[in-house]
Amino acid sequence: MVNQGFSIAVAARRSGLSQHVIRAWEKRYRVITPLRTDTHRRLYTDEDIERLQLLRRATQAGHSIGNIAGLPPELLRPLAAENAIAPAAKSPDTAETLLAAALDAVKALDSGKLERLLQDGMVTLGRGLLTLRVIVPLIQHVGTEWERGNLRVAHEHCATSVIRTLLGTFVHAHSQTTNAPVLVVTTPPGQLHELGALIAGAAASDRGWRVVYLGPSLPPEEIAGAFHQCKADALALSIIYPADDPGLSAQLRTIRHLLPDAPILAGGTAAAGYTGALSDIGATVCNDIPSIVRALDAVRSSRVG
Amino acid sequence: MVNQGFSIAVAARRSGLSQHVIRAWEKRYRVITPLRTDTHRRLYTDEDIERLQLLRRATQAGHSIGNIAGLPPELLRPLAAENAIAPAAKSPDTAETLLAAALDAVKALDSGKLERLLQDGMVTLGRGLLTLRVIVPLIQHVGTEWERGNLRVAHEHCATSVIRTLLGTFVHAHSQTTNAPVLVVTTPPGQLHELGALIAGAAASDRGWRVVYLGPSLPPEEIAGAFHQCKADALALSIIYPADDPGLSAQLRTIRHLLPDAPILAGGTAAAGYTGALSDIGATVCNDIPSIVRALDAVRSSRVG
DNA sequence: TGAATTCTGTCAACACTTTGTCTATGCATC
DNA sequence: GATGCATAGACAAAGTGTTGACAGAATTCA
Repeated sequence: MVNQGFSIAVAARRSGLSQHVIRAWEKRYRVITPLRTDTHRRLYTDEDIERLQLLRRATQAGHSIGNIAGLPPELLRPLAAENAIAPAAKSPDTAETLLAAALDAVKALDSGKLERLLQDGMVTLGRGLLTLRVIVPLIQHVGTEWERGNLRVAHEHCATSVIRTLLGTFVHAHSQTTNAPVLVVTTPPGQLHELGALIAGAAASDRGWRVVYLGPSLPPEEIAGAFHQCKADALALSIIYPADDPGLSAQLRTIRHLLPDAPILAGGTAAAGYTGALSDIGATVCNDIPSIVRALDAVRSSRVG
Repeated sequence: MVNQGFSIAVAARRSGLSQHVIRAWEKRYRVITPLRTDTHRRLYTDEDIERLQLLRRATQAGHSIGNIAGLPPELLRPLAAENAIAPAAKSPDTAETLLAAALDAVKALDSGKLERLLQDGMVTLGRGLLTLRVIVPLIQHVGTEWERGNLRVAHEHCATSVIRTLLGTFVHAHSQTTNAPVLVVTTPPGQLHELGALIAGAAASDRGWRVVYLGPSLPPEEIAGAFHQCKADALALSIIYPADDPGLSAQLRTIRHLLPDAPILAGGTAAAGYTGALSDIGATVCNDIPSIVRALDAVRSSRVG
């Protein structure tokens, strides 16, 4: 991919470093030597920016820049990945300010700004933390503010659509391994809210699953058909609203009937309203992202072959 | 050979740049050298205007005009299509083969592959062509195949969700210009399909509009409230299914009542079912993307200030 | 252990570049 | 004559590069 190069401002924004730091690292450690324009302006390629990102994560994981500055990307990558395991102490501050800014954007109906904020947050926090500390709280905040009458339906719609897009990009963001387990993600009929399903799909993708995302409100026969066609290893259902659909329990039992042996994960704020049916069909109820991850790991480790 | 060309006013409107900027770019970077009339007036061809569009998009993707001004279109296109994270380039596909491959991916319920195919297509074709030649036909194909019973609901859901995500990334892909006109995009109550609205939003964003996307099925009061809060210049409504909602005509009239002066664009396959109400409220009916663009240009050029 | 040194992020100042926008004047078009 | 376009010049705001410096933290050394 031919690339003419980005300014230091873009490099800073995309890598999560300040311009100061980028220049200092260049001068002191020759971290990178960007091309220059005729007038001495730095021009960064995508690879440069990725390298800066890796270096930032590695330093955040505790490595000193002086020691790792010269490392090639393939050695840098594992160091940077350590950060994903140990939750950074830095996150509360940035996450909270980001959340506040995002809420302001929602109130202003500024979907473009909201999207930019969340994109930036993805650089600083990473997908996982952003979802956990910003996106999920944002959804909740918007929901409660809406119930209190402080926000209108339009604001909720605005926020939902931006988050929908962002989460959608998470679901297939990871290159799949050849032998990855397959997870079918959807919501039962009548469940129109898909954000929970997308979060589950993103988490599964993050854990190395191949995710087949089928959107909201899918009939049992369709779910079963898709499950079989994909030779899926598990099924994830999100149940958010309504919490008292009398037909839903029957639908859940139908799903189980059609898929007698499939591991079923059920999550969402309204899952508690259907505990009877869910325990009947032997579904694993997940109330948060970590429990989803645990359930996925359990399924994978018990997988035959 | 007719030597017809477009005036700088047309070029400005169609490219989303101001006349000042076009002249400045020409003078400073020789971005283009339009033909002239006998009396020195600039005459722009379609290719010129497309080039200006590409340059505008590329600059808004973070590249500085000074660096990319001399690039040929084939190098410019990928820069303009940037903003998405997945690079993963493959052999360049024509729209037709890409469409066929996408359909296969849908049939195989391989949402990951579908997403990758469309991402690649974005690099080779650019956003506009991808939408026109691949995404819209794909939606139509999936729809007809579904009606014929060759595809199941699950396949349709799968395709829709991937397309939903991709189109969502288009809507705010261009950071707005300072004085950009504002378009509110949504669908009337009961209209749950949002793909048409997203396409309209993407087209508007591509034309330099600031888009406030509010998702599907929004009540008239909410639409009006959002319109006022955003100080919007126009409203776009997508009407796809159902085509015979008796209440929808009344809803449309309510919208007009609440927004007496707002330019309203209406589009979607089912818009024909409500021609009465739509002409009553003085909405501009758009049946395809070019007509949307024309309507947007008309609103913009008639805008006060 | 305590002091010196190094490491590292941050900042300020100043000059220069980039870029969008604007004004003034004259010609062209209708 | 009103409006639109062309040219030239100018301007201001934002962005950038370089140098040099400073302070807290980590490390080393006496």
